[in-house]
Amino acid sequence: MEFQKRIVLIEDDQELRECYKLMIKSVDKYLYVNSYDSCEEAFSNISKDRPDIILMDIQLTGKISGIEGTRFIKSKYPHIDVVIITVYDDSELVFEALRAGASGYLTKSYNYLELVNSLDELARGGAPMSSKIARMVIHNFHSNPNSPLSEREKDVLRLIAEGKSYSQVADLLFISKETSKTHIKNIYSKLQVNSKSEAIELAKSKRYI
Amino acid sequence: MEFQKRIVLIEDDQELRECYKLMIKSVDKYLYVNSYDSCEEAFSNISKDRPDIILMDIQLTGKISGIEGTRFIKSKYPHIDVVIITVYDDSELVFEALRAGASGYLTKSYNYLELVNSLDELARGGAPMSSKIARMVIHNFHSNPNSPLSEREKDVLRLIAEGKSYSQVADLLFISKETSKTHIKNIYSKLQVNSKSEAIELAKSKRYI
DNA sequence: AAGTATATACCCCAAATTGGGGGATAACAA
DNA sequence: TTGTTATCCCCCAATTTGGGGTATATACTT
Repeated sequence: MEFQKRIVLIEDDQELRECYKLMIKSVDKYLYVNSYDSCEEAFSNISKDRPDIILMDIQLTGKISGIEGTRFIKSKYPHIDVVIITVYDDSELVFEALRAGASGYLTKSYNYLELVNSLDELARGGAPMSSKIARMVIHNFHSNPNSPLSEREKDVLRLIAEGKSYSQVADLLFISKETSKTHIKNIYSKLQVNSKSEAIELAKSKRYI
Repeated sequence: MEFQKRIVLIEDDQELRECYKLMIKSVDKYLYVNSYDSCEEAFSNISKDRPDIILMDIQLTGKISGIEGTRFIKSKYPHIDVVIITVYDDSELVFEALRAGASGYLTKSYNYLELVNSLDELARGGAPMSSKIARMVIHNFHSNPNSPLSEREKDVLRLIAEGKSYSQVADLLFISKETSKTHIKNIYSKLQVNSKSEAIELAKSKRYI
């Protein structure tokens, strides 16, 4: 049937693969096409398989990780939706996967309804995520309320983090270049660093800005 | 009942307010506390109302916008979950609201199940979002496939955008300082800019990196 | 009243960075 | 063969950076 969404699985756990296969096969609007142990195998069959959706494990035994695989797929076939399935919910992994182009991020589950709902949400143009992942993604936008920096210092550091120079910061905040320098000196001493990039790195990792 | 989540509404549409009020009142685990036309009013009663959740309209008639209101609430009462309800899904508004500290973002609907599901998801530690919003948030992580920059140039520019200097970029990419300079010169000529901050601004706005 | 934090501004100085100019090699693709 | 990419080198002037000071005014806390 033409309207069916073609699904390919990249997952090296035999049991989970069978499980997903059965779930997908039981729904008319999705077509189970194939499954592979590794990205390498999947990629060599991609033109034949013509998937609309790839369900991708993030930790694979092959040489190419799920994240690298996602990056590759999205660069060559941007129309394919990649949904990550994983047991890990380490924040850096999640964000890397999303940056690599993943359209959704599910924690592994053998629950039939959950998977089908996620595929439906994808079809509606959504981005299926488990609750915990959604929270992490949203948290990524929030800033830390315990920042040692004053509001003005945050203003300055945000601009520095955008690549602005002392004088550009000064112009944008309507203060003198010397004042922006003073702010930066104070930021450095509060954060115990002594360069722009260290300050940005620390402030970003602790979400001070 | 002590386990009930206390909900306050900030919404200036009379009809929608009544509608939400009824929906919340019909579920035992949520307690409708109060509703207000404006952030100003809501804030002056916040100590009395002690909300766990605030449903906040984003376009309000009062002087304080929903986004400013969210920022204020999260700075004073970080434990309160703010969920935005809106008809707008302009991407900048969404991201601003999330950065301001919103825990969820719903497009207005009079659908009972949708609202209750969202509140439940919030209680489970999730971040309720309508499909379209989830897609936008995820898209925010993706990079533009039509970037004129080569992969290596993107690597360089990403590091520059993190505040790294020419020499730091060189060290991190195991190339000489001169090479990183050459890459940057090429980036500038491709993007038609002639400074770090212009390059970062353009590349970010077009999601080249 | 004294102390602390914040925001503003100025001075000096040496070292590093930046942006622009040039040229070069090698690999690979169209 | 021309174009793109990735790598490296030299030169140079202007700007930026980071560190050292000092100073004033406001505001909040104790």
